[in-house]
Amino acid sequence: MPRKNVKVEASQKSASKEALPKKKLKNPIVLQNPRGMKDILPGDQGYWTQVRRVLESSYQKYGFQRIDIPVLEYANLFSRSIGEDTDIMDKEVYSFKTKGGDEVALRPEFTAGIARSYIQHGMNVLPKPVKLFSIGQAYRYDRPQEGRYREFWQANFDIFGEEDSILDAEVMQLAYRVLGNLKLKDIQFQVNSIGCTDCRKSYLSLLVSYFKSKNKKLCKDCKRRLGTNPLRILDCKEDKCIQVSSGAPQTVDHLCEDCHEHFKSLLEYLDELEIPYSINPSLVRGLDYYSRTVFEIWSLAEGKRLSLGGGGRYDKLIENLGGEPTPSIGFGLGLDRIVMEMKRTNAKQYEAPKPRIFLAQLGKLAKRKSLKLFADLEKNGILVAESFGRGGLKSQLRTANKLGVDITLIVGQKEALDETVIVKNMVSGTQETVAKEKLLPLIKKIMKSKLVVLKYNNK
RNA sequence: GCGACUAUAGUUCAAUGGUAGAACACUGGUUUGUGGUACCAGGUACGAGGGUCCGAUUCCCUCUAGUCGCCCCA
Repeated sequence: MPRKNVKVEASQKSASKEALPKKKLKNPIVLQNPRGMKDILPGDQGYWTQVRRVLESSYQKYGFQRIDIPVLEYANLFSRSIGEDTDIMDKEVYSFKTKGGDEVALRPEFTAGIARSYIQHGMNVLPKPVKLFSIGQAYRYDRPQEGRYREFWQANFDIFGEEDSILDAEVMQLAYRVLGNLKLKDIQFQVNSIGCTDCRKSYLSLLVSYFKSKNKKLCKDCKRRLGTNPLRILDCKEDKCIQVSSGAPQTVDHLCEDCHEHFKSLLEYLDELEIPYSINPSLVRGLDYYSRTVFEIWSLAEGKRLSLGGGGRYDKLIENLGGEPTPSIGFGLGLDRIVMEMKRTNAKQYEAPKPRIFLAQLGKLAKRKSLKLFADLEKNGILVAESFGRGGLKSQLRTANKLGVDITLIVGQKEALDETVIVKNMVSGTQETVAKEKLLPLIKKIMKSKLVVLKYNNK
């Protein structure tokens, strides 16, 4: 969608109407969002509320507790956990120095911060597993596109303290349920196991010697990766690298006995749960802290492939950050993309309750009394729409009509003096004058009846 | 970080080297205190800066933002 720059000159309003030479401001306010940042406008909130509601009920049903952590962390928390030689750390992290000289960064994902909090607050003493849910913004300095923003929303689930692969399956089932409850279809999991640190050692040496033998066919990034992070070559999207990778030894074939068993049982759980998945040997993910299970959640609707989320097991992360050994697993969901998919498929939105009554007022005295009447109705749980700022009855009724209310209450000068209210049926157009004390029972009675269906102005 | 395209009212779109129109939306009116339709009226825009030109929204450059592809991922 096209955007525009709008500059507001502070002096503009006071400037006379005579043609003045345009003043150039030194520091004009640019009414435009910074790159990759977007507003979630009221018109879209129905989708977002729906997502939040589904998440809210899901995390509770699966025994998670909510945690909120800061958007800002010390930068080395991320470099230590995510890995120095990853794209995220390389070019996507928003980091800067504070006035006090601290190196800080906006979180590019949640798990690092949550792991920090877990250790810092001694959650290791809690009964295991510790299940934590979080939702909020994360930041990556990247080229924006639809569904990819520099500020984006994630929901994050982490489970600490259990090694069993049933937790891996549980977490995937949870993700699948959430997306299912949001009515998203064509969801498929991509699954892989990259092994533990032990079996990865021998695998890596195999992999390196393989890639060294094909060194000349790799792209320049991958030649570098060969020395720094050979696993990531498998993830490269360059045609020639894909070709080389296709003949490379696969992690799945070189897992140690424990890891093999772990992966095998995970797949059995997934089969049992009838969760659609596909084993993807080239899936290694962009964060170094993963071990064993890694997965991504793809939407395959309309032949397109869109990643809605991903996660995996990070058995060594807590230990690496200074905690006690704590096998863990987690995943994140990209909410912007989920909303995008919901819009595309016309998925259900949350609908706020709509008022069925409009309160119109005419004249000073009535206006004064109307606000009180509004409060009396609101106290009784009756939702009332109004446009108190307007004087004309015509425009108020027009508004009432647009809102599609069933009843309009009219209080004019006469009614205000008589302590009465006109109750106008917006469907039939008929109206009657009611004494104030009889108003509430009458409205309650009307609210209970579901007869009002046929709208007068139903197009 | 690399490449391509785009940028006009709140929205969706026009036109034009001599400063811009429509539709929808919005506000008000078509007699005094009554909404669906109709009619009338009104306001708001050339993303920013620089250059070429007598003159640029229109041509050129830079910047900014958006969209798409790559990279990466959410």
